[in-house]
Amino acid sequence: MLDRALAALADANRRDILERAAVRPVSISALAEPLGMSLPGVLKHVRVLEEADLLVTSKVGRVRLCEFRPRSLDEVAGWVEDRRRRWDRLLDRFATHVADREGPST
Amino acid sequence: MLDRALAALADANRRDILERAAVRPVSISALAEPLGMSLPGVLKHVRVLEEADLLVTSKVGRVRLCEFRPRSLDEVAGWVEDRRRRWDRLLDRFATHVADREGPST
DNA sequence: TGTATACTTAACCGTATGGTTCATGATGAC
DNA sequence: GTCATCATGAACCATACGGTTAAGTATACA
Repeated sequence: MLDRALAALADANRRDILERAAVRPVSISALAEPLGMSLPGVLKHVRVLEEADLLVTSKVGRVRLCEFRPRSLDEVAGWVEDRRRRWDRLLDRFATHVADREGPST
Repeated sequence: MLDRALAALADANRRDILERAAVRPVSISALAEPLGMSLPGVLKHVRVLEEADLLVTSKVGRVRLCEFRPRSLDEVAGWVEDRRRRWDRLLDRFATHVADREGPST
């Protein structure tokens, strides 16, 4: 799922779709307009975001509404923060190591 | 840069490379071994990570050492956290809106 | 009933991606 | 100097991606 979420986010158009779908439910054509893209093009992006669990859609009459779903974003945030913390710990350990080599009073 | 960082991270092999390069500087062949991948294959991934500013490499004798570089990860974390915060604010505003409609004492 | 709207599917196209092999270059060890 | 090692470059391959057009389906509305 991480793979899909990250890949889905690695596209400015899809990030834009997400941002607007986060404000309120949006139709496919409403999403298409500011992107200057065909409807099928937008639909493909929407499918990708759905697969990545970043978007849910539902058909209401003849229009499909797209809403942001934050769960997968949490997963991405979790992974990134994990690595940042681990990195910080490594830096600390390295600093300690250097301090040890240099002696306790330097 | 965000595009490149996210795309670079959207691959399990590249994430693995990053994790190991974060512990200590690693050579191309050391990276290749556990991946069961050819050297040129690994090199391509390393180039991608470099372009995304997630890795720095340097030639020492005949071996190329790869080290993790956390700056781009910070950028990703920043973007994700931004959206999560914005989403939370939207939820709050929605809750307030509902409360208002339902009346002050419900 | 007929027509316009909103989406969907299918087919296609160019380019990028993830991988390979094979040949070459550069460095280190004896 | 020779030989092994580590990395690189070039060419190639299959598949995925981001987009299109054209045709079809489903719903709303007069």
